[in-house]
Amino acid sequence: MKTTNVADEVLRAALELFAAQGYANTSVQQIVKAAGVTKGAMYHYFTSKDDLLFAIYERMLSLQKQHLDAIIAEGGTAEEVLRAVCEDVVVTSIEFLPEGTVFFRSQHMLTAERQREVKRRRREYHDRFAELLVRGQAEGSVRDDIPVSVLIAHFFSDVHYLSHWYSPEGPENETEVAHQLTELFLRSIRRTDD
Amino acid sequence: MKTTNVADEVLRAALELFAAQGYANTSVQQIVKAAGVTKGAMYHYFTSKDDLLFAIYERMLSLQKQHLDAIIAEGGTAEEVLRAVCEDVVVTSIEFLPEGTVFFRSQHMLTAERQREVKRRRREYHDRFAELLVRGQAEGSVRDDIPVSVLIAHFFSDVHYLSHWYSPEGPENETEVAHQLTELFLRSIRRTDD
DNA sequence: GGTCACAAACCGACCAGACGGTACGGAGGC
DNA sequence: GCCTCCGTACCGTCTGGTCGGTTTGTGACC
Repeated sequence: MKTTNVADEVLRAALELFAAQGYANTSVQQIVKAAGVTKGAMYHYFTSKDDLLFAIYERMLSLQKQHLDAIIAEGGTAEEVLRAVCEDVVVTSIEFLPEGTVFFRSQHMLTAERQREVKRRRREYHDRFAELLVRGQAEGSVRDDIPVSVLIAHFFSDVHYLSHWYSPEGPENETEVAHQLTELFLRSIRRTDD
Repeated sequence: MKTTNVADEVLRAALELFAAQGYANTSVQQIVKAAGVTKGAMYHYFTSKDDLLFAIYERMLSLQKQHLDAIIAEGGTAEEVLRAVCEDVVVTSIEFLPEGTVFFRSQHMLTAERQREVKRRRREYHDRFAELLVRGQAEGSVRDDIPVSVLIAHFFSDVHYLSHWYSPEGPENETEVAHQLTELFLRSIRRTDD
């Protein structure tokens, strides 16, 4: 299958350029040149520049949801599942750091319709995560003096911010950071009997 | 002074449009039209479109630094100062939510030189905050089993993420959210003797 | 296995228009 | 008469996207 090669190569180049210099500062000329294909070939597989961005989002969203579902399916107490989810999402986010950079930076460059689609998909993830927190509250391991919506934001903020500070050349590797951020998050949301 | 009126009106309109539809999707024409001035007037006060963005950043950076310095100057234990800083920065960030949206979303649209300037200024803020954490460790109130750089990232992530989820129409007002996020952050970094 | 028809894949010159920025001139104070 | 402030018309450039045409792959039929 040569067809996938062209499309894949274009996506790879687009991701790299979007992450390095932003969506708006990257022309399709640059992308096709970096991918080693022509404009005609690209527009044979993608309907627009915006379509490239959405394809990157699509991959990321599917991956995240897939991981979350798999971990929840393994079962366990809410606290155990929360820990596993948290560690996994940090490691995964570091592994896909360029995707994350583009994802969080360029969402507003999508068409309104596709922004809605992305929001819907992320909402699914949110809701599953919220269920976990509520279950944790019922089990007595998660504090209930702070709204769940705030706890969720507190969690996603760490994930979101990774692409702004984490460097593979830094002192900590991804597993260490995952443990540390998970520890910080779980400690903050744990119920204590004061 | 009419001169400030024109410049201020342009900045106000630019901020509103950048926050609503992004820097790249906003044309100079739109800005001057929304500000009720002409292009000639705008280019009399600003050298480029990029200059508008930087002016917004400049205001934000000055404000943040000024608040931080004032709070540190009041004195107190590291934990007390950290609490005050944390609550203030959340309230301030909510108060300047459009600025924050633009700030975190469009940094990569600045020229390389100005990006460096912004980085330098934020580094100043980072360093002051790091000093507080180190002092907290020395005083025994802040845990030292997790690198300070990770604690800092954990803090800034919440601030950063506010513009992605907080809505003035939501159930919580800014003071409540500030208390809640501060509580979560301080709990997570507090030293415990386990 | 040669030929032919047809579709999918691909090429690259070209376009319409939008954009940031400029040139130049006038108005009005000092 | 000069300088700041500002209006307007205009320009060069660059961009996303298109379109007619060519190449390549595929399968059917003799």
